[in-house]
Amino acid sequence: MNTTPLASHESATPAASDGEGPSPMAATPAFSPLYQQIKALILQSLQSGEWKPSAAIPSENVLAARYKVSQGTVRKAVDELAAENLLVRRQGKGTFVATHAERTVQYRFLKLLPDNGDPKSEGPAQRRIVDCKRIRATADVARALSMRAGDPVLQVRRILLFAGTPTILEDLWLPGTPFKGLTAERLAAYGGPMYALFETEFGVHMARAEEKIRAVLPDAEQCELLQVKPNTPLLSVERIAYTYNDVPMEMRRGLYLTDTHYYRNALN
Amino acid sequence: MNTTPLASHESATPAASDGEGPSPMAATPAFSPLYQQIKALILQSLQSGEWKPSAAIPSENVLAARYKVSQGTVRKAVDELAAENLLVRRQGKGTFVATHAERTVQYRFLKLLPDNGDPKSEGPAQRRIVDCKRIRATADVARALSMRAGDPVLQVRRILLFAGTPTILEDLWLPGTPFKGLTAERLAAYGGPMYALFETEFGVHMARAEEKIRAVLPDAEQCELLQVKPNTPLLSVERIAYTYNDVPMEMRRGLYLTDTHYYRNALN
DNA sequence: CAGTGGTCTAGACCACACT
DNA sequence: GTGTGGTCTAGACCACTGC
Repeated sequence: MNTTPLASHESATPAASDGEGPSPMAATPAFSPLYQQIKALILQSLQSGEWKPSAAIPSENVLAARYKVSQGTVRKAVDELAAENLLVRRQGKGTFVATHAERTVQYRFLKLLPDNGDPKSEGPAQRRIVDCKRIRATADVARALSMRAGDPVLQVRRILLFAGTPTILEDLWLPGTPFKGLTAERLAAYGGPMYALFETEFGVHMARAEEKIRAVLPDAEQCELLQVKPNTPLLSVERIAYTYNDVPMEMRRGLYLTDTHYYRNALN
Repeated sequence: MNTTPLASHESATPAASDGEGPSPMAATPAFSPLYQQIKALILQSLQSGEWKPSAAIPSENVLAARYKVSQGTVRKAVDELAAENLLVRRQGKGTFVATHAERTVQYRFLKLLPDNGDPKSEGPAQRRIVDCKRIRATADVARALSMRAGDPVLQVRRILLFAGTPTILEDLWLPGTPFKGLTAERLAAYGGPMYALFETEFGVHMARAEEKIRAVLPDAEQCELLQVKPNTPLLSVERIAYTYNDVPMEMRRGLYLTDTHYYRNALN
């Protein structure tokens, strides 16, 4: 009742295990609790698109029957996925696949807030697509996206304005293949977070991301785009975003003007 | 079996309600699960110093008996506290009160990493206390610490050096009363994180914090202390740290040199 | 009302650490 | 071996949603 993905606990050897036995070579016994295996199976269904963002997944009892485990075990698996913001539980209604398209959690990954702390106070951001073209990956972009230098990528440049003032200048790079067909027009036409468009149009959900933050000075071009004087210190926010299966699917570099905004972070 | 803090659940008409019934006036019934109440009780014991940082708390079974609930309910309460990094579970050994003095998690709240990503590669930070004096709280410090302007506070200024180069210039303010007796000498003499000293010497544990990050340029004095040229962009990191009961106990402002380091943040 | 997630219990057994 | 946390089960009941 170990290692084997879904070894049963009551019935006799159910998950038949086609040649997937606990190899005696394994240095680590690699004990994996049942609920972790269930979690992996759920993750797989998310990744495969069986359950799409904003849709409901089967109820806990149904999943318990499907995986041949108790409801409590499914619950623990779902609990963890909900804690990671991949699923959203709603009492009385069901469990839903998290999406970037929700009105309530718009810009889930954007931590820049106005000085008063209330993003609603300045209304929705204005967005301007400056550029969108297919190029070949430079070395650093290729490394970030686990591609080879020279592979086709999409490069997008855009500006976000809050309360009418340009505040964020962003360059982002997407792997060419999964995002085939993405154009400046489609980006400009879409109302709502870019990540929401990725979900509906390309079946790519950004599950988590990592950011590296530095303080920098803008070059002449950046000054003009952001309409700031030279020597205006800016936040450089470099992000790599990952899908369910932890494949990097976007590299992004933002320049944030922090005169009237700040980057918020909670430490636990 | 509601509202009442520890109403029994097995005896007849559990929430006996000694005049504490679900008042019909109440706009919200304010249903609070048992495990949340247990969590609050544990939190109270942490806050009161009954269980000190790095010490073990009673076993789950003992707590279950003490609070007259099942072990599973205690478990859920402890699970949440462990998720918040207030407790640390160690299988086979027990559950321990989290501390800032651990070798493994030193500088839990410091998110600045060297470019190579490995903090161990540059060895332990060098620390220099520049200044430590008692002053009267300015308006902004008072607001951050929920005090009145003019109340006594301790102001500390220090520099952190990584691999010999000054990288962080920090000013921090502490409420005068809880930190009575703190001097530059004691700070300088102590090896280990400042927050660890706060725990052992003043019984103050920083449970969580919030940071506001901006890009700024240093003034002349800051340039000299950090040994950088004017117009070097720096990260301004403003932190407010809170104790168990969410009382703000420190305000801190750091200037980070991000030439060879970056501020790391994970988004979920 | 039925169906969903949320809470609580009680008991069994496993994995790990110390002695 | 004993005691600790960790997993899993089965069943009961509560709270919320929507038909």
